[in-house]
Amino acid sequence: MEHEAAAKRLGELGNTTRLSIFRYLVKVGHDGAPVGQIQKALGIPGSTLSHHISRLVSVGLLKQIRESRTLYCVAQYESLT
Amino acid sequence: MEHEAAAKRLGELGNTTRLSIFRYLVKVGHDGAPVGQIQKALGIPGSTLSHHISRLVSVGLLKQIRESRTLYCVAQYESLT
DNA sequence: ATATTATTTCTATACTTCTAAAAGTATAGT
DNA sequence: ACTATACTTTTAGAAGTATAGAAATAATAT
Repeated sequence: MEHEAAAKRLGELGNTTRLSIFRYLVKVGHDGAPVGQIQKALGIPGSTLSHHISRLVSVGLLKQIRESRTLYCVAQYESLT
Repeated sequence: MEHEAAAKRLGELGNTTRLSIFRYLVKVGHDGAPVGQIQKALGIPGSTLSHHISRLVSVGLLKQIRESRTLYCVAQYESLT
């Protein structure tokens, strides 16, 4: 089950848009950034962004924390190690 | 051009079959293995294997060296670093 | 209650990838 | 030239992915 999981994580990062999102969040640091901020920073339409974020979350590369209306996304850097 | 290339390499490893091939070749070491040996070791039909190998080669994860009829595949481990 | 902000889900279109059989190409031995 | 071996290309159906607009939902403020 290790192999499959590793392949999935690598695969998700194989999309330029998702790699941009992940990189941005790594750069931003451990407090993460709201979806809206990522959207502005990278210029990705909301629906598209949401789709990619949910894929990154599904393989454990991102974690999300809600703070009232705002959803913070935090890169789970460790999951690559 | 760095970002795109990195994404491509990661993406190609995001397929379980390809990750198996790459891992097998890393294990085998720097002399690599012929296509036919990979085929037997992993039980992948020739046409399918050839398809995956060509994708790995296209992003620089594998190198091929022909020795008469036999094509040796060698993992380019460094290209991940 | 209503409006506003933040984000997701639905839907559709366009495109890519996976798989493997069948046909093709390349190299070498006889 | 003929045959065998090693591998690739073509082809096509099935499955998956990307993109983005529109509608929906969630949380809060007024």
